[in-house]
Amino acid sequence: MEVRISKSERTRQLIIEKSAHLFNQKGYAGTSMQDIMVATGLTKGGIYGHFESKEEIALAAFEHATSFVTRLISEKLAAHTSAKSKLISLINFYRSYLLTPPILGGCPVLNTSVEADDTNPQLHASVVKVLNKLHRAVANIVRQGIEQQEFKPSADAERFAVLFISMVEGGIMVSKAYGDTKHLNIVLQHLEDQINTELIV
Amino acid sequence: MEVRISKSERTRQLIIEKSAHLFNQKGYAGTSMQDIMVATGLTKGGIYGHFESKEEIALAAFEHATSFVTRLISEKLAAHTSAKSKLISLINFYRSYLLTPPILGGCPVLNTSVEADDTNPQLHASVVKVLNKLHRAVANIVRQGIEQQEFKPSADAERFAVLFISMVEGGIMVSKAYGDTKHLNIVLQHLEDQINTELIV
DNA sequence: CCTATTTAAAACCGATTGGTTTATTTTACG
DNA sequence: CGTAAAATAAACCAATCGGTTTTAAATAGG
Repeated sequence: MEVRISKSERTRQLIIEKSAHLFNQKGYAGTSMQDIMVATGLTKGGIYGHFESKEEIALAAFEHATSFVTRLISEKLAAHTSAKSKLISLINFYRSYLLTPPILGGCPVLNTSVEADDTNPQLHASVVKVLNKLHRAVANIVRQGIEQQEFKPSADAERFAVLFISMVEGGIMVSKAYGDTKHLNIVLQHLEDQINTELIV
Repeated sequence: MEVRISKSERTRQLIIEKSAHLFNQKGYAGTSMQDIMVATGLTKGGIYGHFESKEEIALAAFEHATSFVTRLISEKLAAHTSAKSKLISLINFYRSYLLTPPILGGCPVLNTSVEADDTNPQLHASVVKVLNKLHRAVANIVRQGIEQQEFKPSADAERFAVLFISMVEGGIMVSKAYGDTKHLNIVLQHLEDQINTELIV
């Protein structure tokens, strides 16, 4: 009773992976079924055998994109024990984010959030879920640092998490607009300074 | 020979203003000519008498949205003389940004940047122009503060401008996603703290 | 190997897309 | 007031949209 990956499941994954790049670059409204057909090499009938609608593809693609990125992050973080080195490792992850983007088109959370929050409740709900997960992850590292007496007891984990996410997303947006990692690097350096001045005992 | 605003010019402005809200909420690809027809009460023929294409409308609408916002900011800044109060005034402007948005749908620079940077070179170019303008404005205030010996001579105007823009845009994105100004306010408070610790002599 | 089932291609659907043309109304001005 | 010009409505265009159905090909299990 081995878990054989069926042809169907592989085709489904192909659709999801190809679509993730398309949606992240061109947006939900800007990506047509024709685009997905070309990218996958399938016809419409083949695609709609695996998904009910374009929206279902977009939801699966967004979930794929974010879970792929969060898995990369988890692996990186697992290699560190101290709270500071975890945060530094997270910052370094974003340093290479735009040069070697895991999903083409920048940050899926940023892109999808901006497009979906006024137009697509389902996608918007998925975005909030991921933001919550990211927020909790950063706040937990800070709390761990406080417990290990690595960080000041007065450190505000929730506040730092909000600053972290906002700065990273803002930095990505500006750097992406300029096509230059300079701006994101300035923001990430500031974040690193903040760890040393505001968190470290 | 008075500068009478012709009927044509008023209709053109109506199209631009209504479209600015639509594009900012639904995006370029997500806004159809039908949407613009309904919002303006005009038929397609009426609209295409004033614009060559949907893209031309989008460009005019983006320019309208950003020049409207920058005009609001300029008026606010003009009321202050010291560099610090100018920066604080700018921060306070963004405090009320999401509660009473000048253009529905959040920040036009953020929204347009995210959608256009991979898909629409013309819109993307407009975004970069506005970002440059904003960057120069902030950096100039900091430089003025240094000259007036209000800020430390060691203050890095360019770096502060990058941090300012990234944080504000990131804060807007996160707060918009959550439908709560809390996150933006945390970021803006941090920015205010930065002025006191990093800039002020 | 053969057959039941899964998978995908191809043709098709009505609706909508951005854009044009033509005819009519409205406006501005001498 | 009358007329030329500007502005708009309405009908129309081919192309494309997301989605369905029908039919053929590939696959897997006995």
